[in-house]
Amino acid sequence: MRTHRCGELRSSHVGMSVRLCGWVARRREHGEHLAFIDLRDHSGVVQCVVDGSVDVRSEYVIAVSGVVRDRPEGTANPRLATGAVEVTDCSVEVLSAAEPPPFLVDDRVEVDESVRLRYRFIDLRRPRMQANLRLRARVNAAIRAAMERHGFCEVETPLLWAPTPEGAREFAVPSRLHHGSFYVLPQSPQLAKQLLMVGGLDRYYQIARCLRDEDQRADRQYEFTQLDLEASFVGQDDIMGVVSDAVIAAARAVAPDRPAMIERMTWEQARERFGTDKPDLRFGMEIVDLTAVFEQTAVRAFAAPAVKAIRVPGGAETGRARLDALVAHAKRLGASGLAWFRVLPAASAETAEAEEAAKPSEGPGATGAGPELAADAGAARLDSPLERFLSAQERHGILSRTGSRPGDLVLVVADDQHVACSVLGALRTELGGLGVAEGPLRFAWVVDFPMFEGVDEAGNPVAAHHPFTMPHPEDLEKLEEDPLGVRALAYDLVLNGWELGSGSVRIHKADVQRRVFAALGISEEAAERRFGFLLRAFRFGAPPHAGFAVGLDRLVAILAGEEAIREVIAFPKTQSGADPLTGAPAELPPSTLAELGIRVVANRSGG
RNA sequence: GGACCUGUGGUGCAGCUCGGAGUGCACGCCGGCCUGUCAAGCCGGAGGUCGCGGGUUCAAAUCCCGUCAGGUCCGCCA
Repeated sequence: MRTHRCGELRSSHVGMSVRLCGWVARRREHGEHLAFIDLRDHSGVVQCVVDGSVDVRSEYVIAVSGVVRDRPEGTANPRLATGAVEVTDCSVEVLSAAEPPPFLVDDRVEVDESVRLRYRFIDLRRPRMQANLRLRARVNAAIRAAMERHGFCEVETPLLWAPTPEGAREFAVPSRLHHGSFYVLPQSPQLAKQLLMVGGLDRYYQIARCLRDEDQRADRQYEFTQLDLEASFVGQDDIMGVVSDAVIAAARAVAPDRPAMIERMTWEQARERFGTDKPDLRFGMEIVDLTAVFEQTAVRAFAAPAVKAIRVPGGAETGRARLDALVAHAKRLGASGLAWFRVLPAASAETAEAEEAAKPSEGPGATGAGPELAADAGAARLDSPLERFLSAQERHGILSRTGSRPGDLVLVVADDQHVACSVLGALRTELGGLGVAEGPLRFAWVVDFPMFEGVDEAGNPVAAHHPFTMPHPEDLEKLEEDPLGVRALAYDLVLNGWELGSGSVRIHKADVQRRVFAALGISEEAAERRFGFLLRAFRFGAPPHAGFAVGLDRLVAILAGEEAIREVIAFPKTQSGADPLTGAPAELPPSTLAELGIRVVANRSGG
């Protein structure tokens, strides 16, 4: 039906007779003797020249037969990949007429997302969407190749699974043959892949669809895709090595121009330096500890267990209204307050020399915090409502520990350790954050997550990961007395401030598992009821195993430079879980409900 | 469950503070002209439940209340 793709024609094709198929992207008629048709297929656009007028409209599907030639002198179009050539002497066959599209098939026009989704089949013709989906396919291919290289075996696991009440709300599927009983769609293949390990698969992976009935976000859909993997007779470092290989291979395959690197830090360090367990390492503004500086402070606002700060480079221009808004924002985030210090030059030009001369006597003597203070801090002064309450030592401490220079802004939160860091971490991202397409690809492994996060209403610790996560061997003896101080062999992968995935070493010994269930307040009966099939499997020879899951939608979105994963999913749903294209979710006919043994008792949408 | 933003011809926006005739801009669409354009150009034209419902008012796109939809975020996502 066709000899070439539109976007591939170059000067090397000149002289060839070609037949192309595609959509009419654009049509320019010059009277009855000359017309141009920009013909588009997935590969790109090429200009076709018709001698005479043609009866085609935008988005008609046509076949064009003609001869490739160099464009006449001065008419080449450098903005087009095929812009050096054109197809001439064209005869046009209409394969399919088209109504005028609801919006232009063009990356440059912005269209409301619900309209795009209702006409997703048109939206997908846009180069941006074509590029995103093809990029995604190449990521999948690179990942599969990496996993095969590492000896992993791709296995598919069921979508119709058993209810295993866990963290996320599950989607239920009624059983036609067993009225009143339900399958659920898996939140992840977590339990299945552990069974595969007991089954001796040794190394499993899958590009798996996961389903969670939780509220959606820019980076969350009901259905999403994970690179899911599990391996036997391995430890944390082995898993991290394989996953690192896979994601770096994916990054190199589709974004070779963006430097990609992976580093590793503990959960504790991440919280301390970035105020979050998903740090964005593309920029500095790390959290600085000023607690020691204010140990003896007379400033009541700074009398707190922890005093933390971030330096906003160039932030001294921030106006009062904006600063007030930041303070209010910090309070909304849970801080008792936010102090700001604009860092200004010490003095005007004529007094600079005097400042220079005064420095040595003032600096080290006054602060006792090291000789580097004078050099760093001497040329700056602080502008803040709190400034006059500060001691000289505190002034210097703020400047030197944050490494501030004139023109910067320093934000300080005094609170307990956790609040101070997380509030500053949030402010750091807001004030310094880069766009998703900007900068390098800074992967980070965050290891040594706590085993439990807080306690529930019954006073039982809440598992931070899932209940089969192995406690850190060094903390095993604390499991009973100090559960909240126990670290887990659990690790997250973070990319540019997005959580990409998490994994853990699993418990394969019955006694450890019993102790963890006990710590979680899960009785033996409850454990048997919820995970009985897995526990039974473990009694028949469970290898030590560990695994991981990478959120592919997020990875692809970042690699594609998209803020929302909807842009890298062919048919996503809206935030309320609807699909404007298909009308899902939709009611079922009464006969179907009857067959399923389902009676609808209430209709919240008032139908 | 909650907060905020948005909703105006097919598309994107302005108009809304300070109420006065559906007023405007760009694109698209339809017709005409045009032999080298390329988001072609020029001329003409059609196209509207101002998301929906209620209220205030002599008068509502505009003010108020409610509601629906889309988005962003909090909660939630072991």
